[in-house]
Amino acid sequence: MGNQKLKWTSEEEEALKAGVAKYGAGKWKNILVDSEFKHKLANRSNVDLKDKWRNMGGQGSGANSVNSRAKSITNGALTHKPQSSALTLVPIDNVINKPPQSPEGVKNSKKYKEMILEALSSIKDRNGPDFVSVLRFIEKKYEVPQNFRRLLSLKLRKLVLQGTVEKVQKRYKIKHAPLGTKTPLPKQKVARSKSRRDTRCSISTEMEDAAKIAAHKIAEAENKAFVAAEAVKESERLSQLADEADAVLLRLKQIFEQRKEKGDDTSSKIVLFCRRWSQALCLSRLA
DNA sequence: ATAGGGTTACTT
DNA sequence: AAGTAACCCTAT
Repeated sequence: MGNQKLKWTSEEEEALKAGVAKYGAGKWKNILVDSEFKHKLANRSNVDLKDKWRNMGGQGSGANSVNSRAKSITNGALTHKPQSSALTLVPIDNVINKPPQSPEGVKNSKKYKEMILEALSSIKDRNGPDFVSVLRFIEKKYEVPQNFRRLLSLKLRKLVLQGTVEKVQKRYKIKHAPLGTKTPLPKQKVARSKSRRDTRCSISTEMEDAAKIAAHKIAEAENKAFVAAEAVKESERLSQLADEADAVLLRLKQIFEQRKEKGDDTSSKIVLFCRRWSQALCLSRLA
């Protein structure tokens, strides 16, 4: 009720294009106020215009260049632009090296999911994978559409929500926990219960989630001179920074202390375990 | 006001 | 289930 999506009519689209042609992309308010368009776009806000333009892929301006990057080789690759080819991306290297009608090109094209997994598994950054790295990786290897950044971010988000991949941080914007107020706790997502195999490790299965979610935090900790003897202390500090893994870190802390009481000096082993385990999980998911 | 990340609702 | 288009949220 009340929240129906109202689709853009071709008239509105035309008006938007014309508006951008006259004022330039980004001058949404100007377009909206112009008496030439205000009638046709009466139902739309400046934000709507911006969103619509984004969805249209910034077209309308003369040549609808697909990609800005080096693309001197313009063979018959761009002949097909059905509209639903957005699914797969063709490896750019192959296209360049093996010119024309190479069936290999199509053969080597990959789905978004595969590419993302490929990128994530080949990026070995101590700080954990970040969005830009993934973007760059794929851009370098495949032919990507102009609005690929957004497409990737949407896809990546979906995969994260599905639990297919770990959360990928964005290097330029790591939001820390609010330090006090707020408590954005309700981030629970422990609905992972699909795993049952793997009993080889003597560690309890409940540790699976902990290891997986906290793996990156652990790696971070190690970077900051994380020493086994000070594991608990450090984890306490980190728990303030962690925006999602608070509960998990708490659990790890418990495990640490538990082990310590037993005179078991396995703190560092647990750290290692966490890292290996997360790697193993990643690999197993590729199947 | 704009840009861009994120979410929802609809389509295929 | 994956993809797309419309809509929301918010830092700058």
